[in-house]
Amino acid sequence: MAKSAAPPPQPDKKPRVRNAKPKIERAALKLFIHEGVDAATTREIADKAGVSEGALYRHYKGKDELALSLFQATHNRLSLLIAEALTGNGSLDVKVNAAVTAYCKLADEDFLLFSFHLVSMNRYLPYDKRREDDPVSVTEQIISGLMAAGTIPKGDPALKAAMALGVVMQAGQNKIYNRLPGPLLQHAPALARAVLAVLKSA
Amino acid sequence: MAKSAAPPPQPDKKPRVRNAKPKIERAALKLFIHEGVDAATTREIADKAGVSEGALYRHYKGKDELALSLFQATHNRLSLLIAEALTGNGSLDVKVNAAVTAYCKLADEDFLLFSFHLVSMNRYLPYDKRREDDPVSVTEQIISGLMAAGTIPKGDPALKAAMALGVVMQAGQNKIYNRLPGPLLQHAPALARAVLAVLKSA
DNA sequence: CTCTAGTGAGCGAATGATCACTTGCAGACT
DNA sequence: AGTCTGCAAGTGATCATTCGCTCACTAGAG
Repeated sequence: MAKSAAPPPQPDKKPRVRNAKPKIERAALKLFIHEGVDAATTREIADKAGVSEGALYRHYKGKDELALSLFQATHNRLSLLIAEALTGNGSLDVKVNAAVTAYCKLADEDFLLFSFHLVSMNRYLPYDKRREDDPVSVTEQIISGLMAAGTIPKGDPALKAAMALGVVMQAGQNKIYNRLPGPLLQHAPALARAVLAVLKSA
Repeated sequence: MAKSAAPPPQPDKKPRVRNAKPKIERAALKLFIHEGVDAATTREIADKAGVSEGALYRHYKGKDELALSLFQATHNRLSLLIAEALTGNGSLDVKVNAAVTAYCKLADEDFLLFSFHLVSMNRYLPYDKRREDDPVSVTEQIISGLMAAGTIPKGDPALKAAMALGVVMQAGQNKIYNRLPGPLLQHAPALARAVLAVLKSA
């Protein structure tokens, strides 16, 4: 039906968007995960966010900084959670359960942010080589300690860390591919048992 | 300074390149791995291969087809190796050792090709969802069989498959990052023990 | 001579980023 | 209360650049 009344000079001025930053971040996450950071264009991100392209540059220096910032949001939090769960003096079983549970909760809490972290490890982890507090190095150091203390069989700490992390990370990947239904947390006990089995394997 | 001598008509004619295809493939692999498929440009690939850009299109329809072809070279071979190692009727220990060893040998045999496969699983695996013979589905089916036969504890086959594959794949990732020195094959026994521990974990 | 395979300048399209302009809230002043 | 004003935030047309790809040409092996 036609517009019944003559429109005033500005009949329906599109209201300016408020709070563009979180909209941009959610849209960017979805596109980064499903197309990759390079393939996702700033225009696509802005469109999906319902925001102008320029708004992105009001909050980030550029697309790369946006992506890196989203990655590090999870990465820094994860380092803290892992270190927190694994240090202190409980039994190994309790610690591993705590670490795996914390990881699963982080994933379920904001699955988009978590997914982006997991699928873009390859891109951003190499930048992280010098840090001592990234999740991989933290795990490796703790495993070294366990080997030295005789809690687990001796061996290459880097290999053990890779295998133990692989158990959990690959489960996360499969959840992203929809091969695992439901929250990741429900698999935490099985994951923890598997990690312990790896750690204790000769 | 000006050119002192008049250049002769063809002072040193650059000889035309022979066998461009393998040169392109090796150059592309290196760039795809270290920059990503999207970030690597056809010009970079041609330069690194010491070949003209047009040569790429003599052998591949485009950059994407080149990348997919390199991925599938490993992917198809891997499906065969895994299925071959895990079917038949030996003990579980023997089968897992065979599969892990085959994987490590494949990696060591052409580490560039292997690395590209591992780092680009995220990009190309989703295209593979319908196939029954991809490594992930093959593993999952075999685990289902083992659970049904009571050889390993019952549980979610998708989760078990993810965890078992994660052990091996994450070790491969760490080798790419140079966290694991030497050939991957030397870690095959430890990897197989860890995979078995995961499979048998309650 | 023929035909395969390599060449590289150049094209159209797409992209990341810019910037002059606009909006509208917050807080100051009357 | 009214209104003035400074400023953080959003807009989108526009720009320079880069990219994947094409194609007319040709070296050179058989």
